[in-house]
Amino acid sequence: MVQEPLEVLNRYLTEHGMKHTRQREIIVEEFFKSNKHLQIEELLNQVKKVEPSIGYVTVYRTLMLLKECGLAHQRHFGEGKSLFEKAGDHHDHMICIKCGSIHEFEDDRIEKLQDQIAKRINFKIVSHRHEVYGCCSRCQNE
Amino acid sequence: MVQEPLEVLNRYLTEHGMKHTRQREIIVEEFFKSNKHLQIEELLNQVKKVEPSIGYVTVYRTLMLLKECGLAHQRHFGEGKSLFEKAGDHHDHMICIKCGSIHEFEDDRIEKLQDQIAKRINFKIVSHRHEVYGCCSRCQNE
DNA sequence: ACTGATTTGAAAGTAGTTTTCATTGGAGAT
DNA sequence: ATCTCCAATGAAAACTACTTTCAAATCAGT
Ligand SMILES: [Mn+2]
Ligand SMILES: [Mn+2]
Ligand SMILES: [Zn+2]
Ligand SMILES: [Zn+2]
Repeated sequence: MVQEPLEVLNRYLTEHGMKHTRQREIIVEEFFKSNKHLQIEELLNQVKKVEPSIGYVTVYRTLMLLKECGLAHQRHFGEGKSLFEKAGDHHDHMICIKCGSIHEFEDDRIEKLQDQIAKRINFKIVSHRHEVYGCCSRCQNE
Repeated sequence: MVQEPLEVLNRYLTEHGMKHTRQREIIVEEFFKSNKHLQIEELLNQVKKVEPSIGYVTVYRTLMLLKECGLAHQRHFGEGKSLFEKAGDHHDHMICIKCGSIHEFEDDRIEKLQDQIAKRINFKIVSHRHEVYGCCSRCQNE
């Protein structure tokens, strides 16, 4: 049975002597409401619609917290701002260099080949990033 | 027949009304002398042994120049400083998160699978990065 | 050597975080 | 309900890794 994100977070908070706050509640709710890859500032804008006094730093810190308890992933596509997405099944990304759209993919055959190569040099894989940059279907027709 | 890096560079310089300078000569020579993935500051240190008056910015600009003429690649592993390596056959990387050592690999089967996935969504690939992070053989025994 | 554009190096500027610190606020104890 | 204390917050400052600016120095064609 899968744990609800909020349960995981609440357990993490109590186990670490951390507090429940209105800000965290709003930020986490807005984050999980969206299904996109979000910049900190994008999430901040969402959050400010609910509570305008919340600042960038609190959103930033809450995302770090979600990362720490494994509920979010931080991605660094290209060279600009990083993006956050909720954790879920593993996948990699194809990123359109024209419009920025992101297409997720996953392929067990690639992951297996990757494991084989690692095993050959006795390398213990902890994580990987496989990012493909190019031009999406929509951006090719214009 | 393969072009010598220096020929390629010199042609690029004259074709773009750029000049041949002692600094560029030293920096390029030191860069191609090494076979590693180098930080700007590492290359700067090498260069300063030959000519201490050369500054960071000139090394930086020369590396940008080498990138522009396709003689070097810039890599962004992890989140820190970027690394530069001379251009050559395409390959991807396994990076040890303990000691920082880098193992290059290439696998046509992975590249083919990647092409297939792209074709399926009509995505035109321009470039990709496939980086595997983990623990190298040496760092596991200690 | 003269000339005019290019290069150089120090310093300043930028982007995207990340840390600091004074103040506010949550929650268990009284 | 109030106390108390430690954690959380937000504004501002600091930080990192570049990137640009600008005045002085260099290069290379007359
Ligand atoms: Mn994703
Ligand atoms: Mn390499
Ligand atoms: Zn696109
Ligand atoms: Zn290692």
